[in-house]
Amino acid sequence: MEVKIYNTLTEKVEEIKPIEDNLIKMYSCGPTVYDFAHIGNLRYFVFVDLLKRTLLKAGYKVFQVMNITDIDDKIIQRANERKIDYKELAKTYEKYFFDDIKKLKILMPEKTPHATEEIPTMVEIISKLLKSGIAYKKAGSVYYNIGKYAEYGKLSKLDRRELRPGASVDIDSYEKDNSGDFVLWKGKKENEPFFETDFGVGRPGWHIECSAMSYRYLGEQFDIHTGGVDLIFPHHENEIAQSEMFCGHKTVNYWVHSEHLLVDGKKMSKSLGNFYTLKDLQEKGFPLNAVRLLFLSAHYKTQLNFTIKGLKASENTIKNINEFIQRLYSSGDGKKDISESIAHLKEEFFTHLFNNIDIVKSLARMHDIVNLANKTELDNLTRSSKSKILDAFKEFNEILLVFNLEKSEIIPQEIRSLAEERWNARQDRDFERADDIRNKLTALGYIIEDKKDDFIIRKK
RNA sequence: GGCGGCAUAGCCAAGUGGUAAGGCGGCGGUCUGCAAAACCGCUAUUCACCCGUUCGAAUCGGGUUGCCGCCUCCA
Repeated sequence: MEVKIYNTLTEKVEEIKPIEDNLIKMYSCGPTVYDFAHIGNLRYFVFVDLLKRTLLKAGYKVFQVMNITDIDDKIIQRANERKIDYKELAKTYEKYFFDDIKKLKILMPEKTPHATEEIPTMVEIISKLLKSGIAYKKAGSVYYNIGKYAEYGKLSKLDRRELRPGASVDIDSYEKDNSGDFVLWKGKKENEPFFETDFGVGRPGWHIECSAMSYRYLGEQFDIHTGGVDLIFPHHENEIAQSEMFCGHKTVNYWVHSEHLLVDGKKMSKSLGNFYTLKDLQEKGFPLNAVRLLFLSAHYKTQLNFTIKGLKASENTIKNINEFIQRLYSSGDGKKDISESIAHLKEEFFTHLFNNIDIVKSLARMHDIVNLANKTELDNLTRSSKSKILDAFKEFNEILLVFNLEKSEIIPQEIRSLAEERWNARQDRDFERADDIRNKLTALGYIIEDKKDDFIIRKK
């Protein structure tokens, strides 16, 4: 099955054609581990997971590399503030990061290299760029001369915009030849960790680590590179400049960027009080699968407006689907066969998914299945129709991972007896007693639904 | 200031020239001893606003307003 995706480089939706027949090599920009991930970060990682699972579903093998940036200005600064080693700080937050990833059921990348462990590859790239005159040394640092790379700006379409002079000032800018040049290697400073290399003592610039890791683990050319939209410029632009001048050719076929998340219509910020981590949402009592579904339920190219109300809606959606599945299990068999419609809707779910991850439409088709089944009435459906529905949801859930599709466990005997006692009381029209027992069962976490000649016990 | 994106019901969100998907919530009804669940009906005669193109516009063009992002280390 072919998958189409929007390529930032060409500004078009393109069919993904892997370099190696069935294998997709993907590099995903990972976290800088200096603090807890916020829900904006996590939306991106859920999107990457969705993309990966979609590719897997389409029949590809995926080899994914995700960097862990464990050395950078913020890490060093914070470690110094706390008077701890920067490595310790990075390790702490890396652990929290992977905890969050697991909680949101995000697939682990095949490889998660650390910047501090990839210095030799960075040195190899920087050395070559120095040798070929694309990079230059200045005041202990090494810079990339963007004037040497004719295609600089092709990803972010720099030719279409005008940089605002002095919009922001790089602390090192006075040392550079051109204001657009960026640092490959930062010369050693006081109270900063450093590495010794042929071209000087210091630490890596930000962009070089991704060029190094993708080169080392995915080779000179790979299929997909993902990141948040904010990384298009300068990070990915600079990465292209480094990698392409090092390798001598194009290195990434599809650049994929996900949009940001807003909270209550505004950019998330601590000062606005709309800043959330996963832990914050858990403490508010929201289940993690509701968070995952909410992140999944908007297209990755649009800004997702996160609201508590919306999260509650996602939670309800999950509850409704789960209950639908349980009713499906406990329904009787009938004669209405809707297998064909189910097959059709299931196919559309994936058609939309494979078309630039158009999951919003996929979810609409999923709900169509529920509506169709409910309208036909579950007791009227043939056994095979119902198993088709269940199979469809199992397939959807391989991507979504938010529903509980298992038949809920057997009701304990004491609960069963109580329920039967109530039913008998009800048959005797002793409603007071019946309601009493029902309240008791509710308190125990079970819901009774009366049917014509029977009743259903559901676990809440 | 430059570049780009967005504006659709109470909330979230599809729709990209042919007469407004889907979800959540709400309201009324059927069913029920009462519930629950389900079903039926209602919940945008209209897509921020103003012009224009067209037989026909939420969709295309121009303008206005508002929001968001990027403009050198933020997913």
